[in-house]
Amino acid sequence: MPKDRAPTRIQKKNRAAILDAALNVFSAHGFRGSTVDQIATEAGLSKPNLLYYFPSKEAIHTALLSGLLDVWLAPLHDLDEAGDPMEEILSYIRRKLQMSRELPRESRLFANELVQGAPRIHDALSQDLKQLVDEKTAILKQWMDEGKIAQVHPYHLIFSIWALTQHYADFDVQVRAILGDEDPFEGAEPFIDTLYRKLLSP
Amino acid sequence: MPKDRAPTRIQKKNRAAILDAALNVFSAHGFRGSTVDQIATEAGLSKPNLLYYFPSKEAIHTALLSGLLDVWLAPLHDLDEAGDPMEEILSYIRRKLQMSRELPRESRLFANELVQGAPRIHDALSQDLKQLVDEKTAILKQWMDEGKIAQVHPYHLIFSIWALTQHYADFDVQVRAILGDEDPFEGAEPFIDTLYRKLLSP
DNA sequence: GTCTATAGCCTGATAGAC
DNA sequence: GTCTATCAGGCTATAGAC
Repeated sequence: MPKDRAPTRIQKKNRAAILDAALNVFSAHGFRGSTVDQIATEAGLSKPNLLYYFPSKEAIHTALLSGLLDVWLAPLHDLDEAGDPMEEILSYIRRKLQMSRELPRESRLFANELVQGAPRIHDALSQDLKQLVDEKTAILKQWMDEGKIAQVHPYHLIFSIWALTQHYADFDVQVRAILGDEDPFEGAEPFIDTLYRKLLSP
Repeated sequence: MPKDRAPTRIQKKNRAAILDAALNVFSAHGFRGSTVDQIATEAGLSKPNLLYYFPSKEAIHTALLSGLLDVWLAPLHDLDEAGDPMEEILSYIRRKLQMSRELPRESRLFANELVQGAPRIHDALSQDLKQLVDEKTAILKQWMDEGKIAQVHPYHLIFSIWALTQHYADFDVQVRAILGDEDPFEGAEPFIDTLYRKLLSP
């Protein structure tokens, strides 16, 4: 592993290349289905050279997950108590859907991990994620009590947004098998927008 | 592999035990993450004995997937043109949600496969599944044209039902990390019911 | 920092006795 | 039909030269 100094340009570049390659490979084949060799080749390095930058396959995976968790939760983090309730929620949904469109690899990385019981990020879920969700559902509840949006179960409201938006990245093959050439997101955006307007209108 | 005769009671029992064990293991770890040894142990057999019943790990997986596809699509298959539109759709949704509750392993088996690009069931998706969905969306469209339910994109309506219901099985860990001791399905059923009533009311 | 070579483990599948 | 023993291949990770 590189010494504990400020990384050189080459070190930065290689680390970034490794993480990008790892994102490609892990998101497509899962942790166990990916090999260090695949990642190294895709990053343009030899296998031992890759293991010079990260001590193990596991370490690459962990670095990826924890590095991307913040990115993944940013849209919810930005939900603003001071904004207009309906517009805040709808724009949160748009941001999530946009992430499915632009960052499908990240979505599938987490999906792979979650489907298999989240062995590597269980703590982050029941701590960081739970805290963030609790914080934001409190805002949702307040809006409901003030009559700004309809009364629904706030946790399940969040789950539904995750499910609907991430579905298009995680199960992309299935969606495309059915839609054919039609762009999935073209139809998804107005559909989901309408759905939540109707659900949440007071 | 057993001879091409009518299977004995023991053969039936062992084949069933293997498939059940394989469902446990594959749904929890994915194809690549599962080992034949794990499956054999869970089925109460030795590894060579298991491979006496199925020629390879791949063969077990394929037998599982194709055997369960019909089960998985049955709820949609039962959507009845002659019934009351809103009630037909809502009861389809209830059946799907019930399957997530009672058959979470099956849901995760397919989820694992789909997230990784469905290498083993791609054909079934673009043929059997697509045909079934096309058939049923035609019914939905007719109901919309007759003004029985609201006009929405029929494909995305189906996707949304899959996403919302399967989310509770596939991402069970995440849901429970947030809900704590609360039963996920207790709150999910009325939430989803309300959601589609509001969305589809003409 | 990067490579070649290889150790050492795990895993899918087979051989052959019973 | 079921077992023990084992092979062959693929994998992570390390040793050691440059």
